[in-house]
Amino acid sequence: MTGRRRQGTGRITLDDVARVAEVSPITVSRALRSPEKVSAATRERVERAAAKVGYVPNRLAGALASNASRVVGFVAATLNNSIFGETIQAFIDVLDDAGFQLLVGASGYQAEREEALIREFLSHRVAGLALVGTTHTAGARRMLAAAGVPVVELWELADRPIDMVVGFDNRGAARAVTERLIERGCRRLVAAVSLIGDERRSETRLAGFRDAAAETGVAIAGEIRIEQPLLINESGARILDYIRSLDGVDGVFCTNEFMATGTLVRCQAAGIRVPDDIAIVGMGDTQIASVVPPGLTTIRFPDYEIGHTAAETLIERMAGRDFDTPSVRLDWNLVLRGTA
Amino acid sequence: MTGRRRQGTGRITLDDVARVAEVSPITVSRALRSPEKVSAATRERVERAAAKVGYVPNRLAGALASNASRVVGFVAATLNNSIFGETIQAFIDVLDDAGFQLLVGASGYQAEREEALIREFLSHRVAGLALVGTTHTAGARRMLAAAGVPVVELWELADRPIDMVVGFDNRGAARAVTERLIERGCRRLVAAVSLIGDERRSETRLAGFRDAAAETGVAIAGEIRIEQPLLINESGARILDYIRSLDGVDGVFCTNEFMATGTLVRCQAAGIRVPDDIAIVGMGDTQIASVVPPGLTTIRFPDYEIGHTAAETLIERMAGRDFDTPSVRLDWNLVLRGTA
DNA sequence: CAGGGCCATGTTAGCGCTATCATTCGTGTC
DNA sequence: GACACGAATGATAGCGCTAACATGGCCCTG
Repeated sequence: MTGRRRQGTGRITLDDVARVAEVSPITVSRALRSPEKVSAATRERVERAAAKVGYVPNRLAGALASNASRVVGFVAATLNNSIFGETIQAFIDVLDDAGFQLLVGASGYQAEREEALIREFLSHRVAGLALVGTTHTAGARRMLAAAGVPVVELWELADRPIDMVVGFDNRGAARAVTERLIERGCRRLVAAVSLIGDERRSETRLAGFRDAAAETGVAIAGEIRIEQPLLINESGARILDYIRSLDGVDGVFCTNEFMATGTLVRCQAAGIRVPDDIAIVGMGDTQIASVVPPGLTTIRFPDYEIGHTAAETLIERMAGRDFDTPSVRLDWNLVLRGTA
Repeated sequence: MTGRRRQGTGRITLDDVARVAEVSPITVSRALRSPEKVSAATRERVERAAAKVGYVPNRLAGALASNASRVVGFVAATLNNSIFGETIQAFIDVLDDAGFQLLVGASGYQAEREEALIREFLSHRVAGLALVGTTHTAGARRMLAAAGVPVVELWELADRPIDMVVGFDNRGAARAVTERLIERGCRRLVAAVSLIGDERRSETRLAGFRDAAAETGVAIAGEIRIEQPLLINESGARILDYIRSLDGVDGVFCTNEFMATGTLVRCQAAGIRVPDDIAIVGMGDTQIASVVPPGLTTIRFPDYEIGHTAAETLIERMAGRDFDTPSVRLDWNLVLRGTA
């Protein structure tokens, strides 16, 4: 007990501010966190002192002591996708206003990586978590249950949500856009289904496509799965090849807008008239769908709204409120353009 | 000192693991963080105990005690932009592999908000920071200098970087793509410059456009500034209106690919032949630029590479290494397609 | 003017982890 | 067999903050 004891980090702490303001450290803490608890004079003294010494609070210490962090985790599938970009932007907009910071991870559509990220986020003692999708490992569910952290799942609906869900009816939307093909006279349909990692949304959408066909008795000429990621042109080329290998296809449903746009572009390049020879519909409505003539008929997702609502819901839950309906179902829109 | 003292969070701690493994807490800490410091038998006992009780380390406490976090901050301008999406994805890929977590914020192109985010990130004691752009407030620079945290700036070059920069020559790239217009015979040029918040990259690009015109003696018919964000079609409509208000414009340079694509689409809709009547070039090469016929002649940014290199550079610096050249200049590419 | 209540501030003891010594024990050396 | 030495483990004291209780002064009531 003689040697040099541990030394501080050299940064300015609450105690330094307290010394300058000539009050106790806890008063500084109160003046900064809940100003209404100290007198106006004290508050001003503290604020001046903090500014003078350039105090930057240590939120790690604060969170440790109070067992309450102002950080939320967001597990995305990927960040280089414009649709998720809208969602995460909306999410961050709302959280930022409420004074939360965002820890972000990308699972690459792999449930195992999602689990690792969740573990990591929990060890950072996040106050809440947002997960894209409803496909999770058993281990992830167990950890989340044990931690008791508010969780919101995004982009889908769930029969048995972990905690809360904010999404839309992917199956119903797929069905609606397929019905559009059928209404305009298509009788031999093809579905192009994107395939990537453990993602299951495209299967849900495929089910909606099949619903529409079954309900109307229209023939499904074939279904093709396209491993992602792929460039728009490449997806389109594969799909067009597939269509040509079949007989008399007159309508194509794609589970995302990139495959749909690719198909459109390749058809045009090959002299196939869209929608007269082949009609095309997709799902998803970023600007690319509207820009390529004659414009893609597709589903507009409530992408921004998902992020916005999810953040609001999570904030409510983190504030301790409970919900009767932990599931929010948002609306999609059918956007009619030239391809169907 | 009689009443109920403060109680723990109820979660499982190092001490719980230590009790089960029948070793001291510090041994558990060592077994988990630096396994080579304990005997194989102990390590296994500890690992088994940790798994058995479902231990999730508290990184806040760890970071506080060691004054070293494994979290990095990333201040983007916006997250709903496909180009930044690539950069951030690359950044996170590399950092994740190195065991870092990412705290993300969006400045909305406002330097003041960037400063607030930096302050927030510093209070979370990030081990490093990435900032998009080189436009920062004086206050932000002061804080960063005081904190002594490794910082990497992205997407531009800087004469006097805060710490490190990874970017490319925006001015040179703009000049090159403008020269393409001139080479193919354009003699009356228009520049469309995007305008958003405190962002300065488009001004740098405009300077490159002027360089090319001055160097070759070609006339600049006019320059128009377009407040962002705007839909592709709307930008295009404004630019086309502007062009028509001038005489004999035969070449258009846009500081981003969205304005360029919009101009292309509107020209086609108006029966103006591209590139025969008017040639168009943009900057930025996401898929949208390649999909709309006849394809946009543009600059491909090293977007993924910026994120990748920035992360690697930051990791090196956080590990304590110094650099002779804290500035990394990456290459852009001129992509020739149909519009010029 | 005694007593109660409230507001502002202070004291003390952690939150869960790790830095920094301190100790123990086995091994090799002469 | 005494000693040096390194490997493995432990004891102690914080990191910077806040929860929980304690205190002191002021105002109001009757």
